[in-house]
Amino acid sequence: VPATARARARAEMTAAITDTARRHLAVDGAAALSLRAVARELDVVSSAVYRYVASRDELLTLLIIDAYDAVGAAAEDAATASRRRAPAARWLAVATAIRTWALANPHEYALIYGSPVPGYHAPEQTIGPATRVSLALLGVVADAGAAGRLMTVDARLPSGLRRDLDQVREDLGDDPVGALPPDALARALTAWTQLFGSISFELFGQTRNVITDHDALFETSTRAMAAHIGLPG
Amino acid sequence: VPATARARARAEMTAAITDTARRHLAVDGAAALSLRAVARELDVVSSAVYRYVASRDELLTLLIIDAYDAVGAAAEDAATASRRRAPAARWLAVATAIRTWALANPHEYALIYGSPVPGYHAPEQTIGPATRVSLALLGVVADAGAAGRLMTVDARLPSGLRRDLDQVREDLGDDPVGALPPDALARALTAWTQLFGSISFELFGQTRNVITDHDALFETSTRAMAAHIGLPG
DNA sequence: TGTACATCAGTGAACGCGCGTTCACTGATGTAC
DNA sequence: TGTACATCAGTGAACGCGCGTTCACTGATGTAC
Repeated sequence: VPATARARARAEMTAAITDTARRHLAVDGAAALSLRAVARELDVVSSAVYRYVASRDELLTLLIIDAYDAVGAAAEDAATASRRRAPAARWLAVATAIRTWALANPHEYALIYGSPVPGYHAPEQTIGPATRVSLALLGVVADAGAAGRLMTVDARLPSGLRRDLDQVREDLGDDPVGALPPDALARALTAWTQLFGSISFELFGQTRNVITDHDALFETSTRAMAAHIGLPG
Repeated sequence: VPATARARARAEMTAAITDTARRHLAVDGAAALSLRAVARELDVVSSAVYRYVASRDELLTLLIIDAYDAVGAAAEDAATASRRRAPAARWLAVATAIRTWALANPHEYALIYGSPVPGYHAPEQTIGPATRVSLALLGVVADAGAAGRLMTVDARLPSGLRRDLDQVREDLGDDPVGALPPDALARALTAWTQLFGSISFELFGQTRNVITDHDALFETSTRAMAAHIGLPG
């Protein structure tokens, strides 16, 4: 709760800037995002924006963090809401939540999962928010594993991949995801890339002229990948 | 073979423009591609480029078609070269050829498989070249099917997806790919999105801080998807 | 083989646009005594 | 409660840049007779 009128005004103006920028992003895409256009819409001289945001890049960073947080929250909510359902149904629920968010916010999706914005280099701050989605997805697998409902095959993994996955498990520490066997983690990674691959292809128009019922293809693919991970139900 | 000196000069200049544009694309990305910069590098006044190219969009279209053709040719070559190998090995060979091309030409990959270029709308001409890669991949599956080496499960498909796939089969006419059973086509579509999803994530940095041995992850995922399609070997 | 005309490549100037960022400034808001 | 000073928001002008595209033009190359 901001104490003074000035602090309140500052919070409001900052929010107005990011909101406007987000709306511009939604209409024109990241490459077209301009501080001058934002200032214009807020009826303020362009240099005034610099009181609130250090540069165009910083504004982009704010939007990226927002987007990661939004899709991360959507995924976490779906994971929580589906808590009592079968593992495969949960995977589908979380995947569907991610896709629904992407379809509703295509430019924000493109901002974080599309080609990198030219000339922009993501700072460290974006890493944390970026992992929320992945952890929500992997959490479903970990829950199944903890409940003894994850079929493992114990496939032989290439040693380089094995090392990477061991490192991931170590980094996760106490997180239940860290308790997953490496082969389950590997299969989840495959499913993870499939998930975002299908969303990107749908959104970026790669399936135009081929698929009309994207819902059906998505559900079929996602169920198949849940089975591949070893999730029953 | 161009007859006159003028025609030869025109062909050379046209090639010089697309080559230069391609190089700029490789360095700075599609959004930064500018006719003026191309003209500057060719030591020619900016309006001169308009003798060869109607607009910036047309130049982009040329580059997009080139990129689709390049990756399509790489995929077809791999399919041909692996002609006598086991179906799963062939799928891996074609997938690897696509990934190798993508790693060598990241901006061209982003141009065709990344987020759409803002303000640019792909014309019809790009559809043909775009399908070459997909047909090369599906051709491997079709060859396996024709040789009786494709395990089919005949899974029940949602009716909407079923209709889309029947349409695809019809559109393909005599092409052997059209002879594939719908459930195999559906599984191949899942593998197709997984393939490009993993390449995009690697290229766009989504696996940074997680995966170091991308070769190993790619091979593991791609083999898993080949098995999912039902390709033996 | 030579001439008249048509075609085309490239020039140079211009139009009109937008951008990010800096800087000295005015005037309002907040703080310390 | 009142005053002096510090902080901060927003202004307006400017810098320096780049872009796509048009247009009237010159001079070289090609073509038809």
